[in-house]
Amino acid sequence: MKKVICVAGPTASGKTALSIDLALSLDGEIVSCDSMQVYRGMDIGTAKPGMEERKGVPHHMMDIVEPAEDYSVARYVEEASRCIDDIFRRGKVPIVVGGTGLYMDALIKGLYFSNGAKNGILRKRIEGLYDRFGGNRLHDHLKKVDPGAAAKIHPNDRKRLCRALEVYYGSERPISVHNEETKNIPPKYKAVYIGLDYKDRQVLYSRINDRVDLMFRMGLVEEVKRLLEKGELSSTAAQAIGYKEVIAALNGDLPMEAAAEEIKRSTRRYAKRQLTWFRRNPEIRWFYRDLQKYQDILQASTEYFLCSG
RNA sequence: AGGGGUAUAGCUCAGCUGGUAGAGCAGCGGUCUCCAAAACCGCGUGCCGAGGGUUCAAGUCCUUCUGCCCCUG
Repeated sequence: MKKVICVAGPTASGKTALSIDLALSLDGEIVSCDSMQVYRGMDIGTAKPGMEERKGVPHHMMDIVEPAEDYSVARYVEEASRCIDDIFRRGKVPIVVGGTGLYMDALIKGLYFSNGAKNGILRKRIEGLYDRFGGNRLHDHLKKVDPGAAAKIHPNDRKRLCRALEVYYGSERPISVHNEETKNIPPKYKAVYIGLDYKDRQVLYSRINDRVDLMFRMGLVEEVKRLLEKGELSSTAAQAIGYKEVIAALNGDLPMEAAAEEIKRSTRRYAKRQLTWFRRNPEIRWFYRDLQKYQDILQASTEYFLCSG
C-alpha cells in the first residue's frame, strides 16, 4: 500500500518549509491540512506560502472556497481524499501538512460523519433549547437517550451536547454508537507522521509573536479590509485568529495595538492546543527545531519515510 | 543628604483590629468523530525583599539593612 507522509505540529514550527523540501526530495505534492488556508484571499493571516516559497511544488486544498462559504471536516475529508487518490494515480507522494488535527485524523483514518440533520433546522432547535433551559437539562436528557455520549460530554459543552442530540434525533442512532463503529474501521491511508516542535516553548512563542508583527507589516489590516469589502465572512472563516481581532479593531471595539496582542495570545494558546492534539498520536516521530539543524531534520525525515513500512 | 511611601505568584495588585496567603492577567495540563485558528474541562506555580526583635502565633507590630518611588534641598 502506498504511503502518505504527514507533517504535523503547532503553528510557526516550520511545517511549510519542511513539507516543500520534502516534496522536492520525494517527488511529492502538498495536500494542505488547514481549516483556514482553504479560504481564498485569507493569505497573510493564515501564513500561506507565496508562489516563490512553494518552489514549484503543487499545493492542494488551499484557496478552494470563498470566505463567505462555510466549510467543514466532512467536506475536507471528501475533497482531500480525492486529491490524495489523484496524486497516487500520478505516481507522486502526497504530503499532508497542516495544523488542523481533526482534519488530519479524519482524513487519514477515513472517518465519516453521522449526517443526521442536513437541514440544520433540528440543530438550531436544539441549540435554542440549550440556551433556554441550560446545559444541565439537556445533559440529563442525553443521559436517557445516549448514556455513552453523556458520560463523555460536559454539560457546559454546548457544541458537543447539541451535536449528540442532533445525531440522536436526526439519525435514530446514538453518536456514541457511531463513534465506536468508526473507531474500528481500518485507516484509509498508510501514513508516516513527522512532528515538528520546539523543545523550549518560549522559543516557539517568540517566533509566534514575531510572526504576528510581521503579518501586520505585510498588510494584514489591508487584507481584512479587502475581504470585508467583498462581503461578510462565513461563520467558519470568521473564527480565524488574526481576522476576528482585526475586524473587531476596525469596528472600533479595541485599539489595533490591543488587537495585535490579542492575536499573539490566541495564537500561543492555539499552538498549545495543537500540541496536545498531536502529542496523543503515538505514531508521530518528533523533531525539535531548537535541538536539531534544519538540514538534519529534512534528511532524517526523508529517510524515515523511505525506510518505514 | 533629610522627610515620606513601597517591597506578597511571571506581571498588576488584595490580605480589616496578628492565627504560615488570594484575585485578575500571563502560564501549564487535558478533552476533542460535520463551526475545530472552534468549543469545553482542570491546575496557584509563593524562603510574603534580607536580618534581628516582641508574641503561644507575624505577610500583618517594632527595629536595622537593601532596592525602588515621591517630596525637599
